Amino acid sequence: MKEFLRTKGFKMTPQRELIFRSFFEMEQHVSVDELYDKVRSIDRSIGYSTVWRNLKLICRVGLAQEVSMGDGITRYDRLTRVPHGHLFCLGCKKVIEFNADQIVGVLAQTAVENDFSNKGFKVEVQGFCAECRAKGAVDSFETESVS
Amino acid sequence: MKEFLRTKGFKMTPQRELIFRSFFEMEQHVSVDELYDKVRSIDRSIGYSTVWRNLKLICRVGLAQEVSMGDGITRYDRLTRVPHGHLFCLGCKKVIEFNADQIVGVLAQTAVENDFSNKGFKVEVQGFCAECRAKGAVDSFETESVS
DNA sequence: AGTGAAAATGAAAATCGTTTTCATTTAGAC
DNA sequence: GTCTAAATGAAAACGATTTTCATTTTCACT
Repeated sequence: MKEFLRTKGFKMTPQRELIFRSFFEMEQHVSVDELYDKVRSIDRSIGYSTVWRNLKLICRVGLAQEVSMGDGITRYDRLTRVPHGHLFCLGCKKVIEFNADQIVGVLAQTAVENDFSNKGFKVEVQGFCAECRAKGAVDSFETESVS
Repeated sequence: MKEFLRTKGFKMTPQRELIFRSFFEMEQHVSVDELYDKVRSIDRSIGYSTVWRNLKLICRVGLAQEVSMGDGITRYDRLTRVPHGHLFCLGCKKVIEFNADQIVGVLAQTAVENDFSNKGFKVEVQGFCAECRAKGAVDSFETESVS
């Protein structure tokens, strides 16, 4: 990883190493706060902005992408595994990943047809998971009034 | 529209009528600011929060959805036409819509497989449009340093 | 038409995640 | 070892979104 970053003009530091390692060890779709908490539990001296900047860096070098599901929080989605989409539960905010191989093919074709270079994609389905439907979260959501 | 809202427990007002009408007359993917400016050009007395609240209402009743492409601005995507995805140019921020019938089929199937109710979807491809590639925007983007 | 309860409005302030600033420290190329 | 650019941490700035609150308006029901 140090060498990987070096070729892109970035340096390695103890903080960066911890942040990167923690990010790739954590569950998918962490927020800045979540990663900050995790990193803080290991090294209390690391600043919030350092965590934030390193998440941006991880995206910059192509290892993750920012995703926003609708609550105002930016999450970071690792791109180191198979192409995937997200099922986002409007009730409990849980995210389920699904394989997107088939869709990726369609999108690649679409990009070509529109003379667009394809640098990445996001596919999200919003709905309610089985548990939330069982709890009746659907109804409370739909009849909720505007603030 | 007045009757449609009434059945959902909302009232019609002159401001709301103007905001709704303007929204559906404008181009796709307007921001709060853009709609506010438009509405303001017709009625200077309408407040920002009224515009904001009514955009939320339009989403609430299922006529639009919020989308965020990566710049920090929430845009409102009408759902009154055919299902579509977005090609988002990382250079000029332009959005091109494409038909998503094929993908919708896949997503519906995916939702069923995961015991998920399907309330909506978002499909976005990030890349560079032909013009931005011609201008070399791709390179300047990729070599841009982290702040 | 009149009345009352609930909803809507407008202005201003609050909120809160994100981003920048700046002084200082550190990495790593030479 | 030295030097320069990059990285860090704390704090402040930023800015879009959301809420508050006093007032006005809609509309269901007399």
